[in-house]
This record gives sequence, C-alpha cells and structure tokens, in this order.
Amino acid sequence: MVAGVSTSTPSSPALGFDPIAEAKRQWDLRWERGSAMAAATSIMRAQQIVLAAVDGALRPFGLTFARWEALVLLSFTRTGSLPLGKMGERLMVHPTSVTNTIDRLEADGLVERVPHPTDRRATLAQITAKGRRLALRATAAVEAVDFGLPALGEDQLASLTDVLRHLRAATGDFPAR
Amino acid sequence: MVAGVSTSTPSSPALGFDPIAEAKRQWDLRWERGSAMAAATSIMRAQQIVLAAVDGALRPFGLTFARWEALVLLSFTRTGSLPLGKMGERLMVHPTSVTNTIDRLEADGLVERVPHPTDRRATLAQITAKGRRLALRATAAVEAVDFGLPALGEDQLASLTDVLRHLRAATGDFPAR
DNA sequence: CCGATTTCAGTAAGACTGATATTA
DNA sequence: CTAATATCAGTCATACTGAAATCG
Repeated sequence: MVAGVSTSTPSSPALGFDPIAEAKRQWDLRWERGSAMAAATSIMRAQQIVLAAVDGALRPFGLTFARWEALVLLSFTRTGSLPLGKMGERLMVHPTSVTNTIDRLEADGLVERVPHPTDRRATLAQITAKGRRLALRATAAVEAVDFGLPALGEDQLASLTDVLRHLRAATGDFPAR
Repeated sequence: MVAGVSTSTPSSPALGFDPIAEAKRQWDLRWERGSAMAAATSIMRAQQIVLAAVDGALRPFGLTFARWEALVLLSFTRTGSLPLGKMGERLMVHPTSVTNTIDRLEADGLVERVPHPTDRRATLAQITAKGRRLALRATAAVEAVDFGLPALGEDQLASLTDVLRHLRAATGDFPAR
C-alpha cells in the first residue's frame, strides 16, 4: 500500500482464523526461520494498519503521512525551516521524494522555499503561518486515532519500539551506540 | 516505498543519533501519546527494512514481495490452486491487486488461470511446474536473508509477532480469539 | 577538479475508485 | 432480484534511476 488510503482494511469480511498464524504453521512444515517469516509478515501488515489510520485521520486536511511528517518536522525546529537535504536525513526518505513532498506542501501554501543564507546550493523549506495552523489541527487528529495503535498498552508500545530499535540499529539507521 | 527496490536504505550517511528517539523527545515536549508515535514510526521504518531486504533477495528471480507471496500461497495448497478471491482474503489485498498480481505471474508462465470447476463466476490461479521451481529457489533466497530480520533473536521475533497480533486482532484482521 | 545539493524526466509497482459482465 | 466474482480503465501517491545545473 503506497498511500494507504482505505479507512477500513482491505478484504472486509475477515477470515475465521489468523492468516499469519496459519502461514507460519504451513511454513514450519517446509522451511526454516518460521519465526522470522511471521514477524516480517506481521510488520508488513502492521504498517498497513498504521498507515490507513493515520492517512484516514489526515485526509480531511488534504495531507498524507509523508507530507504531515515533513510539516511536523519543520514545526519542531527553532526557525521553522530546514534544508531539504536535512529533512531527507531525518525522515529517511530519498532526496527526490523530499523535493516532491515540498512541491506539494508549497503548492498548498503550507511551506515556502527560501534560499539558504550561506550555502547557495541549498534550499530551505520554511513553514508558513498557514502551515503551522494546519499542522496543529492535523496532529491533533493523528493523536486522536492514536497512530492506529489504540489497542496497545504503554508496555506493548515500549516493547515494540525497543525491539524495532535493535533492528534499525543493526541495519545502519543510526550508529548503534 | 512501493516496491522497495533499494538494497541499501535511503539516505546513506546515517545520522549521529536515533532519529526516532529524537522525534519522541521533541514530541513529548508538545503532545500526548509519544509512545504511540515512536512505535508507529518504528513500524513504518521496519517495514521499509523488511521490504528492501526481501525485494532485494527476490530481484534476481524477477519477483516482488507481492508476487512471491502469491506464489508461495499457491505452492502451499494441496492442489496448487486457489480462487483469486480466496487469495485476496489470505494475502489481505484488494481484489484488483490480485488480478494484477496474477496477470504478471501468468505473463511469466508461473501460474495459469483455469476455470473454477463448479462456480463459473470464479477463476482459479494454478501454479505451474515452472512456478513451483522458481518458488523454491526464490524462497530459499528470502530465507537466506532472514526476511531482513537477521539481527533479531527468537525471543524478539516472538515478542514482535505477539504484540502485533494483538494489534491485528483489535483491527479486525481476524476474529479475535 | 571533486563532491554536495537540488531538481527534472522518466519508469515502476502498487492501492485504490467506479463501472461492467457474468453467474450463483 | 440481489449478491458475489473478476476484470477493466483510470487515478493517485510514492520510490527510484540517471542525468543535469549550480555551487562550495
């Protein structure tokens, strides 16, 4: 799911069993690493759930997850602006994706491109007053749906983040310690 | 990331800190539900990691995650065939996406469409001998990269799957309990 | 000259909407 | 008649590759 736009999850009429548990059962009859298979599949599905919930909450505001993240990142900085390259690093997205994201935000008047004061190669994305107002309302909506994770308790959320931090560290997302 | 095609993760030169931990720190200064925000962001990133690893392993075989999943599902059935609708349920994807997936697999001679024996509305996707051979090799490759999760131990994989099962159950992926 | 920053053109894979034909 | 099954046409948001312009 690219822009996960469904409010309800795909294939409405749920099965009578857990499809991932069933897949693991079948997998374990033939292959190794069934636990990794189940975890990977669970991650893929969880991402759909989170994306659907967040995009659903953002749709009334004309935002997507990617655009909202960019807007929030800017709103969290002291000056309300960042070079596009820095945004790409923080959001972990491809440079051309940043260009595209800022294009759309700029078209909606939520950010402006301004020249970098000292490095004339670089461009700053600067959040506008309108962008700040929308970010506040949109973020409240995302918070209201609890990022699609209202079913999980604090300890489960922490456990999830912790395990996935190990994964990210091992993958080079950041210098593991 | 649609077909997560990068072998290495986006934005090569890793930051000097964990961007999600930093985002949570900033978030907690202004909003509620920072734990949910961190978990949701971690899930989004973990999905990129898994997808990149699996798609990378599958690329030499001309398969994507979506097509490989469909092929494996068929290879796990007694008859090597399923109605397209059933495949959509099991894989939790949109009906038109199943049509598209099967189109591509059929174009590569990995599956064939055959009429359903009793329901003339339905079509079966039947895996071919070539499809079975490719599925074996491709699955070995996916297993070899451990679904992108080689960094996690058995207990971490189990914990992950368990927490995400609660999430999926609460979201209606399957009748909880 | 090398490398960093951003943009552009084009390609690809996929999720979706809405409509349609067929059949149970 | 209603509902299910699959397909088709078209739209959308995104990720990527490769190339280019600009500048430190």
